[in-house]
Amino acid sequence: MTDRTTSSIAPIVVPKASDILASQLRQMIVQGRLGAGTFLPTERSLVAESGLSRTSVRDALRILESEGLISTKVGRSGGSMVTLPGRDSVARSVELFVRTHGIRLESLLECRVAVEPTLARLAARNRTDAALAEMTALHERFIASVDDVKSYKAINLDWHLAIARASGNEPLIALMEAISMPISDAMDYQHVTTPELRAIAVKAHTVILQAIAARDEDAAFNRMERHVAGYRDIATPRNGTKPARQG
Amino acid sequence: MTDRTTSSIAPIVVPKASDILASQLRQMIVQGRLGAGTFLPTERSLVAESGLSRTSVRDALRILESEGLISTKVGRSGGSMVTLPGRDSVARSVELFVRTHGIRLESLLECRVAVEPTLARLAARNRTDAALAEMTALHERFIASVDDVKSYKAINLDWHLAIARASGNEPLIALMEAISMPISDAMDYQHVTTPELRAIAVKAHTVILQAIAARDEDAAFNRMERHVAGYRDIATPRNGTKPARQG
DNA sequence: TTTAAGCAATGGTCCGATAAAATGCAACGT
DNA sequence: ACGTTGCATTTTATCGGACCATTGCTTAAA
Repeated sequence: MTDRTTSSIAPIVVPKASDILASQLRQMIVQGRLGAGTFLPTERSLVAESGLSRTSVRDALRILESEGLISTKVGRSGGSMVTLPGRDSVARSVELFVRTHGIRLESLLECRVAVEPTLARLAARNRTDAALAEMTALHERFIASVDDVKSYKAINLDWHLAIARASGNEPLIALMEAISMPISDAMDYQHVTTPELRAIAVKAHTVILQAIAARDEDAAFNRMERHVAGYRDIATPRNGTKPARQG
Repeated sequence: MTDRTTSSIAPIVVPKASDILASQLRQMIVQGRLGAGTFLPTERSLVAESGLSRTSVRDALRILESEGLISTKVGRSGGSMVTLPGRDSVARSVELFVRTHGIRLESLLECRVAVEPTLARLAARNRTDAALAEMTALHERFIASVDDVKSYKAINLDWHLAIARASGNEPLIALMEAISMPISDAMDYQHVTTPELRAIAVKAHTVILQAIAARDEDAAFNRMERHVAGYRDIATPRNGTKPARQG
């Protein structure tokens, strides 16, 4: 190695053309300069404006599409319409994370215990009459389905999500929607839905719903906490603590 | 409108070729048949195997890349390597959601109040000595920076995230990392970092850290709850409840 | 042995063309 | 007047080929 003068040039990263275009469009969307429902220019227009090839333009659009920021349709008056990413987008991302990392059921249930009591409290605070009616209807179907495990589980899921949605807290709703499906899937491998536990769950739901109906925030919080903590302790019992009785 | 026989044909969706390929590859990854670190076939190999054009193959790879499932490098011995999506991937998704929907600071702080006490409890339970040392070091820098608002905020953020990481609960860590940055950004528009409040925060952090060091789960939970609930009440005071004193 | 030049493999980018889908419009028949 | 059908138009989807840029390996030269 001969001695050379060492220049102080930092490593230069060459971003991809499609990434640059995607970043610019993304920024315009999050800043609100491209509101939901408005259409991006056509691919060929973007080619003309950006000076890039159609390949790069399309790569950028694919990125935005998989981020849930646009939705592309073909045909006349088609194109790429701005569509704000919904909670399902967050849920997909979390689900990928959970599944690829093999997150244990224990962690997911701990997560739920952290979140759902607050959701119940906020639901008691913010619920509308329509939301209450929906929860009540689900609860009645829940009671009726106590003998059919399959629909029992589905309705149970829906009821918890209905409470979450009634809370009005979008980030927490998204988290709850994100972890509900993995929890439900993982629960299939456990046998935590005995007839006795199902009866207990029905009672727990009843008192929680009463608290939410009465707008009793503390009661909703506490009863929901006992409910989900009970599930956690049954599914993943910890050392030294007996599974608490649910209800 | 003349009467016709109504056929029971459901709407037919024509999936895109790239979506199909992306789904297949995604499934192979989440099922573990393509472990992290392994390489996908080269683009040209995928073209040969799938019978699709290189455009479609590349579209599929772009989708997987933006999902954080692969990372593509150019050059000889380059290609698309399987990389499991990290918490940053979830954080990006949540951040997009929060920013595009204009989620209010109130909701984010409520979210934090729901999550951080549990994180403190789990940190008290699961912390390693190394994690405690990191938190303590950050705390000392926190105390020293009480007069420099900029570094104060940065260190504050890091300290909270350090506690989250010490909890060992990956989903909750991801959520915390996801909402921390938006909260910090939104806080800039509020004036909630007066010198007095900073001094109070230092005291709060001190007692929380003591509880975590002593592995006192309940104390960690309660003190963290008072701390973050105090922030919430100061930043977004609700009707009828005075902002609680922090500490 | 060391260095530099050349080669090979791979993704990045570009171009042009055709296929497929969706919409609007006009012609047609009733 | 009405509804239906077919055609034209616009747009994305897909294809095929070519060349460029980057990277790592190999080989030849000093």
